[in-house]
Order: sequence, then structure tokens, then C-alpha cells
Amino acid sequence: MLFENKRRLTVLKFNFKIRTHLKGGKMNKPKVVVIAGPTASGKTALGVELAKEINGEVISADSMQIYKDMTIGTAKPLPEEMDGINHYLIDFVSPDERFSVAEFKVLAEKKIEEILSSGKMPIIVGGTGLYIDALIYGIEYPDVEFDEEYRNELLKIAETEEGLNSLYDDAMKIDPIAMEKISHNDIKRITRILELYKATGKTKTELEKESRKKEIKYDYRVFAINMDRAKLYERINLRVDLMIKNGLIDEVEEILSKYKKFPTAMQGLGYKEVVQYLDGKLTKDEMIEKIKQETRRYAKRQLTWFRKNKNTIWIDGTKDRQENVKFIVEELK
RNA sequence: GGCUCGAUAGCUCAGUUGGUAGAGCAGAGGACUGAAAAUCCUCGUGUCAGUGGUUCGAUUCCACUUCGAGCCA
Repeated sequence: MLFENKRRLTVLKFNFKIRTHLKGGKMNKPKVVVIAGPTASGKTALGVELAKEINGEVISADSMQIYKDMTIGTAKPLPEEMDGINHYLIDFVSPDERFSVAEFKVLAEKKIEEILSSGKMPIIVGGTGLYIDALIYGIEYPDVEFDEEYRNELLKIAETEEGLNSLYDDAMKIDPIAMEKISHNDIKRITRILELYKATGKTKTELEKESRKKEIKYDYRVFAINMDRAKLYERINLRVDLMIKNGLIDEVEEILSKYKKFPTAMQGLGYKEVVQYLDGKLTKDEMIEKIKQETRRYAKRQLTWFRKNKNTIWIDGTKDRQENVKFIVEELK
């Protein structure tokens, strides 16, 4: 086992050397640190400590902390926790608005540029794998408007099984290559194939090829926190209890009364369960248990995501924080 | 103390007219390019409580023991 790992590492390093050699300029690109990891693993605190050490500023890569008024349930860093370190892309979207990776990518790169030109180090901190990948793989999204009418139309069709099957068949006709990896039940991906085709006249496969044409601008160094699964789950459970104690239910009630629609904000973990509780569909205890369970499952999905990137450097979240900061600083040299 | 019912996967339970067993939940692994905290895919070997007996063969039948629930004293 150990031997196998060692061998794999050697192979990876070898590939890395060849690639950097061939691409030549990679080493001259500005370094951008990424701190990823599952929820409740301590990303925020590590990001702040690292920022202090390397004169950095934090750009959040979190699809829920972007929303205003959603503080407790998203574990948004509070001013005390930021400890004087600037944080960007937090708390700037209204919960009744839409947001997307494409916008995130543009905004984040703009911020990276600003931070670099002020002589500081950008540190991307967050758990939304999709957002992080948009940056580290330099994905360019085509300029398309969101077509709400068409989406509603598709969703309506998808309500029945036959409807969903017919959408699947339509998507299959348009882009059979992309459909190889999409299940018959994956509503979101099936509809996306159709939406993209309607908006651009191109297939998703074509668009994805185009999306990776540009050279990646920065030398991203991706770190991800992990720890023993039982330990992580224990931390999640404690955090959820704390959120309830700190007034998550009140927070949700306030949001519900303040805004009328929630295109994505109410998908947030904790938020949708509290809504179910307020609607009388769950008891308080059931709600708390469900939030914990869904959060555990989410953490697992995040780990799957970050494991896929073989260049990820793993950090033990139970270790002393300063020690981890030192480790990252060493790796950056 | 007596009687009755139960003890099977981490949990709740089903089942085997005797040929060593399967659901739900929990959990694990994976996918992921404009909703992503979303959406979706795959995965079930466990001293069938223990000891003895009957039997070619016992998780299944019998006896006892242990533990639990209920009823009667």
C-alpha cells in the first residue's frame, strides 16, 4: 500500500516536471493559493492565519456566503474572525437574485488582479468545487443570458417521467457525447444541454472544448483540508447545534419576510430544512438531525470533488494551525 | 419466583415448510463546465445472542443459559 502510494507520487512528480518544462513560462506566473476542503474543516481560520503570514487577502469561493442576510447558516466569517484581513466576494448578492459560476469567475479574477497589483497575495478560500475549478482550470464561459421562460418550460415538461425521458432523448440528439456521462434522472444536466443549445446553437461538448482554450493566467497552488471522518462529522454536528443556538431559525424567518423569491439562496443547507420546519413538515429535532445528515453528505461530496484533482496538497485539519501555515509557506517556495 | 413474547447488518425489522440470509434507514465510493450547500450514479457476509441436543446438515426444531419487553404473584 505504502509502496504503491510512493510510486504514484514519483510518477506524478515526473509528469509535473515534464509539463512545466514543456510549458516553460509556468514558473513565472503569479502564485495564487487556494484553500479548499469540506465544510467545518477550518478553512476560514487557516485562510486568515495564512494571510497574516504572507501579506495576503482572502477571496471567498463559496456559493452561499455570497448572499446578504445569510450569515449564521452559511458560517460566514464575522469581522472578529477576519481579524483585519480583507475578504472579498462575501455578502454582496441579494438572496432574491441569481448568481452563477460564470459571474464568480469574472469577479474573482478581477479581484486576484487587484490584490496582486497592490503587492499582496491572493488566497482563495472556499468549499464550492465548481467555483474553484472555474479558476484553476481557467474556464471561459460563453456570454449567454439566462432564459427563465425556457427553463420553466423545460422544468414543467420534466415533471412527469415521460416528459423527462423526452428531454433526455432531445438532449441525446443534440449532444450524444456529453450525454454519455449524464443519467436519465439528472434533470439539471439534461436541461442544461438543451438550454445551451438554444442559447448558442452549439453543443455543450463544443462549448467545453472552447472554454479551455485560453492559457491559465496564474500558478494556482491548491491545498485542501481533511481529517478523520468521524472527527469531521463530530465537528459538523457541533456546528449545526451552534447554528441553531445562535438563531438560525430567526435568521430564516427574517429572510423569508424580507424577500419574495429565492432562485438559489434557499437551496442552502440548513435554510431549506428550517423552511420545512416552519411549514410544520418537520419537528424541530427532525429538522436538526436532517441538517446534520445533509451537511455530512455534503462534506463527503466535497471531498470526492477535491480528491479528483491529483495536484491537491492535503492538509491535516486536526494539526496545529500555525504548523499548517508553516507547511503551506514552505510548499509555496 | 412463574408464564408469555423477543434476540438476525451500525439502527429498525423481514425471512429461511431445516441446505449458513435481505429490505429500509444509516454509512461508503463515484460523477460534476452558467442552479453546485444543487443534481445524479453505484455499493448489503453478518460468530442469524451463547452452550448443548436431534439431524447427513441447525440461523431455522428441542433443552438450558444470558439479556430485553410484557403479564401474573
